Amino acid sequence: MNFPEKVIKLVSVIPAGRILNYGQVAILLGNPKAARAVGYALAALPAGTEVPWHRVVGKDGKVGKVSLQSSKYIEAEQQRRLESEGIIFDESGYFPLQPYLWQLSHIEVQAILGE
DNA sequence: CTACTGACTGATC
DNA sequence: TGATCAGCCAGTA
Repeated sequence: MNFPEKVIKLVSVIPAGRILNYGQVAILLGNPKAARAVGYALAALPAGTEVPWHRVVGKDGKVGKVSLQSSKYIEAEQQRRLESEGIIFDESGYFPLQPYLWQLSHIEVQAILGE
């Protein structure tokens, strides 16, 4: 299974109100250093996708931290969607990652990916 | 195969 | 606290 497919599959099953950061997704997929690749996979998603990509954020609970050349509107849109799921941002655009972080084992991930 | 790029991170300054 | 630099991986030319 291609890396992007794994990313999409995992992100697709993130419960509402739950969050995962890029690094975490990379770890769950077996490549702790592949955070950038995760971002690349999400960037390839079509505009009207059903995948809850907004539930994947930067490591400190910050959206649209770096990069974001082609998708300057994503930051505001992502934050808006997260707030609609009950996540509260502070004035700086951050939110506590821990309380929302989706805890799941590598075994569960394998089950999700069907491996 | 090499070079460049990017929804990332962590260390440094 | 905030800006920079340097490694990371996968995809594309």
